[in-house]
Formats: sequence, structure tokens, C-alpha cells
Amino acid sequence: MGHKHTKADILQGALAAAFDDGLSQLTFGRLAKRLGISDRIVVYYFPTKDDLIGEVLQAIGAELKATLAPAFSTPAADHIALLRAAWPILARTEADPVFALFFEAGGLAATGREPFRTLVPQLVEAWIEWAAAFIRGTRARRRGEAEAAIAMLDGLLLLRQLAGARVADRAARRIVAGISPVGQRGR
Amino acid sequence: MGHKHTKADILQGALAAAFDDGLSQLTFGRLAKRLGISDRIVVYYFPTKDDLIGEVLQAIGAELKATLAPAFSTPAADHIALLRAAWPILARTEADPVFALFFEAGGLAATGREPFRTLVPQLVEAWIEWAAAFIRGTRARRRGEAEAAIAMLDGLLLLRQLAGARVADRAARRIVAGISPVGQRGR
DNA sequence: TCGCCTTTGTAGTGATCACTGCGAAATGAT
DNA sequence: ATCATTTCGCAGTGATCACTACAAAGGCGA
Repeated sequence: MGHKHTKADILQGALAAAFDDGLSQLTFGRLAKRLGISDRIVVYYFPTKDDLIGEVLQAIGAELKATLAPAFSTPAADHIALLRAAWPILARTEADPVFALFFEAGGLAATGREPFRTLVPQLVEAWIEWAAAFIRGTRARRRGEAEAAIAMLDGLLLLRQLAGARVADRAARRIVAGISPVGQRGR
Repeated sequence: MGHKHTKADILQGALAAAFDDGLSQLTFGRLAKRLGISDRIVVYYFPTKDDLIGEVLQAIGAELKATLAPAFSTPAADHIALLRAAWPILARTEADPVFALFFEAGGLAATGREPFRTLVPQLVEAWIEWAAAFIRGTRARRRGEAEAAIAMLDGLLLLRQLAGARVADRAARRIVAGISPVGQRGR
């Protein structure tokens, strides 16, 4: 394989373009211009827009998993424990862009736009199942606690995107404090 | 004033179009075709796309407030009480479209697209301030509890959009149960 | 009726969209 | 070297995008 424009190269460029301008601004032409190639090459490797979006979405899923991995490393008793462990790791500026893309994809899925409508729920489902592995208890309990944890994390991370880090941190602290009223540290 | 195409008519049509296909699919041409008029008329009342989107977003904010009004009717002790009272009212199929639009706007705001980036945070801020009025306590406490409640509601409602009503309901029940371990009814 | 201002239509602007036809170049197998 | 396949550039498809030029039509007060 001796070509300079690998499919992987283009996909990585597409991911970078999405991080910069969002999925809604990701087009064949823009991506090609960004990479300094003809859009024909992009279309060659990704015959339709849905192919491109689908693979980018999958890459974002992998990125999300990598972001979540250190947050979901140790087994937790319940969704609160999971939230307490995960929040300090996820609420960092480095993690913001990937969550911004996740929320954009989620919003487009919510309004029914393809291919987001079909792909994003699968992503969320995989996310829940994966988080459930880090909860102790029966299968049903692990699943339920994971769902609750994901809901809380999503809400807090969305608030972080829309209202800022300070507001989200305050909310997270208050939620954790409300559950186990012992041992709250900062003011 | 003797014209049949009032600005209010067009705005209402734009809102209906957004509910049907999402904000990302709202264009001058599509809206005009939907209303059976020339796009020139739409542009006459809303000179730029941002004008149109801005007014639609404002209308969505009003719709959201109307949706939340019955949920935030009685004073609550804390964010958990607020969530407990609000969830049964918000987690209904009739409320789904307006939240879908909210999440779409939020996602586009998160990836930096104008005019969402500037308008949506104002919407969220107004939402928080308004919810704070239904919490008891000092000004700072009310604000904090409202932030926590909004975060939880957003997360649960987004999970509802992406993973379905059953999953979201399960998560909501578990969150409420985990906080005040007394008096949980359903399984 | 005159002239004025708001409203609406027809037509068109250049830009960008996803995507294609076609042929040349590069590559790999024999 | 020959040939078939993969890779890639150039040019262009019709559609749609936000937006505009221009003028006719309409109601209005004088």
C-alpha cells in the first residue's frame, strides 16, 4: 500500500475538523481543503456523507471511551460513587471538545436527523453497558445504577458546556453532598 | 394593516417547521414552501437567518417555560424534591419535541455555532434563575439547588431522548430513591 | 386623485452542498 | 514489460443555501 492519502489519514483529519467546527460543519469540500487534497479523494474512501459521519461518530465513540476509561477504572458501589469518582476526571477542559461533539450528535439525533438518530442511541447503549461493568451487584442493579450515573454525568457535562465550569462544579458538589451528607470538603 | 402574512404567522410556521424537522433543517426556502408563500416574504420579516433563528429560539424558550411551569409550581426543599415533582410532568411524550429542540440548540451551542453559542446559554441562565424561585432558603442556596436540579433534569431528559422513556424513568426512580431512601413506592 | 410607504412577486446572485464521469497516473502481479 | 486494478485529479452535475435588485401592487393620508 503505497499511497499518501490513507483512509485513516482522512478519517483523522475529519475528526480534527469536527473538533474544530462541529459535525454540522463537516463537509467533503471543507475537509478536502483542510487536508489540501481534492474532495474526490475523500468521496473515494467515504462514498456517501453518511459513511463519513458514521465513521467519525464511531471514532468519537472511541475517543469518548478513552476519555471515560480513567474515570470508570475502579468498581463503584452505586451511581453516586461512580459520579464522585468520574466527575473530577471528566470535568476538565481537555475533555470538553469530545463532549461537545457528543452533545451535538445527541441533539441532532433527538430531532430525528439521520444518521445520528440511529447511530447515537447505539453509542449511548454501549456506554451504559460498559459503565455497568464497574458497578457491584446483580446484573439488573448494575445496569440501573449505570443508567442513573450516565444521566447525571450527561446533565452535569451539558450544564458545563452551556453554563460554564463553575456552575457545573457547584451543581456536582451539591448533588454528591445531597446524597451522602458526610465528608464534604470545599465550601 | 391589511396583509395576510403577518410576522406572527410566519414565526409560528417556523416553530412548527422546527418541531417537525429540527432547527438544522429550518431554511428560508423550506419554510416558504411549507407556508405556500415566496421566500422573499420570509426574508422581508426576518432579514437574516440569525434573526429567524433568534426569534424561533426565543419562542422555544417560551414554550419551554410553559412546559416547565406546571412542573415548577410549588416550592421545593431542595433539588431532589424539585426533581421528584417535575419529572412526572416533564417525562411525557407531549413534552418531547420541545426538549428535542432544546438539546439540538444546546449541542450546536456546545460546538460553537452562532447564533446558538450566544443565545442558548442565556436561555439556560434564565431557566436556572426561574427555577431558583421555587426553592426555599437563602439566595445562594436557591441558586445552587436550582443548578443541581437543572443538571439532573437535563441529563434525564437527554437520556429519555436517546435511550427511551423506560430507561430514563428507571434512572429517575433510582436517583430519587438513592437520595431519600424512605418512602419509595414502585419496585 | 396624488404621492408615499409598506408589502409581495419574479428573478437572479454567487456560494456551497453531496456526488459523478472520465481519464491519467501510480501500483502490483505475472 | 505487460496488463489489470487501485488511487487520484479535473471538471462539472443539479440542488439548495442565504440573500438581493427591482418593480408592481396595495393601502394610506392629503
